[in-house]
Amino acid sequence: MAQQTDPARRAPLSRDRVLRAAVALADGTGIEALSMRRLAQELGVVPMALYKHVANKEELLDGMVDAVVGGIRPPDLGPDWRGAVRGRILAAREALRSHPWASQVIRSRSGPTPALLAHMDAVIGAFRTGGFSVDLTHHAMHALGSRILGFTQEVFDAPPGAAPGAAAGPPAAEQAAAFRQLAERYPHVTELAGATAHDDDSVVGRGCDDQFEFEFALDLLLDGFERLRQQGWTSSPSPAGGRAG
Amino acid sequence: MAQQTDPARRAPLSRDRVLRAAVALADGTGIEALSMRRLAQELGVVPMALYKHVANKEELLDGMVDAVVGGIRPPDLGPDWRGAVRGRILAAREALRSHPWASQVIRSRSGPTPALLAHMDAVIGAFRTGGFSVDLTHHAMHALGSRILGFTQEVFDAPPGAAPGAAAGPPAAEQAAAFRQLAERYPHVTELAGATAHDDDSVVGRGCDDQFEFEFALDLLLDGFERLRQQGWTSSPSPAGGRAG
DNA sequence: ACCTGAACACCGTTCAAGT
DNA sequence: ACCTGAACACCGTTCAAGT
Repeated sequence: MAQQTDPARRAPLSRDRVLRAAVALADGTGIEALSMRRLAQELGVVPMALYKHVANKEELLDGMVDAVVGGIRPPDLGPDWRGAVRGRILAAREALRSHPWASQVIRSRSGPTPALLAHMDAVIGAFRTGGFSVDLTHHAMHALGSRILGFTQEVFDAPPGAAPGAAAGPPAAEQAAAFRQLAERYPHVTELAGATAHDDDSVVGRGCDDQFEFEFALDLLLDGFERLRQQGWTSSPSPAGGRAG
Repeated sequence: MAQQTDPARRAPLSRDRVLRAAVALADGTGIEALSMRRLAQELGVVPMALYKHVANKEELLDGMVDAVVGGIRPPDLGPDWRGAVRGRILAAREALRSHPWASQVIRSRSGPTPALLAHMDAVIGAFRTGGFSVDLTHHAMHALGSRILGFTQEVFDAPPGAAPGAAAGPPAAEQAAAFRQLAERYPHVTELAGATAHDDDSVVGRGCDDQFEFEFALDLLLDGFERLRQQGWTSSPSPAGGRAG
């Protein structure tokens, strides 16, 4: 009947088809379940067949990153640097939104892919066109860090659940006791968590609006950059003087 | 002669000894070379012996994080919130300085260790004592993200070397051609890299002062927080109104 | 010349057999 | 009761044998 459900199954393997399948597999089952063997199986192919299209797993990951980052679609951008930088960064965030593995994989790469260089070039260009010196642009780019791609590094990747020692699903009574001890030992953490998580059943959080937090910090940085630009800020104490150290 | 070089070799295994050896191994050979089997070998012990002291590799990593984060030694801190927050964060940076694997491992944990909770509690406490509302403190903590522990997420972990496609050590002529193409396609990236890396032989960088960049961004954020505190900023439009969404 | 199965050198962890 | 070797179910990649 639905024999044609996967029309690509019998199509000859190509680098593009390998990359697409890898992205889909990582999206569906998580990056830690992406193995060369598993990917080959998914494609109905012997593991070694993949090595005709990617040199090794590293190159596969590079290709996946390039595919996702290449999907950044910046909106029509006005002339002001702030809107241009902001728009590109939020577009990057949007492109990476449905690929939760992407940030982790990008980080683990040793160098930029072409699509990544293109994105960074565009953001740097927006700063420069907006009147930023090379010096200030450089430090601004560092200050943004991974935020340039629309993601930030929280302390943990996963939402904090129970304490690390505790196994999953402790009895309710024990949980209450653990909470009381937590509140006693870490009163400020508890206060913060209590104020933000009351919509949620989790002990230590969620109920945070990631998008709000992202834009909050981004705008704080952009405001800071603008202020320094207006001041003609330079990292060297005087225009002619060299940097100490 | 120097039979006593490693006096602990014959000492009975303990959780502490396991953790200490794991930290040393990760420091010396990199986190990717840390395996249960390798660690056991290092301790002169059969792999399964480790499982008497840690439940599994996850718990081993939790223990390593706690050991390193527990080593944060904040300086004597003045009463002002800015100095207190800044001092604690830079102390965290110092503690993690000689453990390059730590940031990556912390990130991969699913929840906080006790030492980590203690550190965060202290930083939150500094904000609150300094007159920050729970609301503003919450957003400030998110804005700091992993910076609270003294590290930031650059786009890549490793220093950018050659382009990802290129193998290690291409001939000089080919390298020059690749550079010309890079400069043509990514002019702004090239300009930035050229301005900062002239002390270095690398094409795309280094010559950046990590500590300077860290403090630059940190101070930009702390300045922003202070400004919002003075304004009595709230994420809700009015004190009585609820948040939209 | 191309393709591919078996093999290699690893993993983390289970489990049953030995003391 | 404790300890531990062999085994299991995986990896990424090499390599030689088959077509």
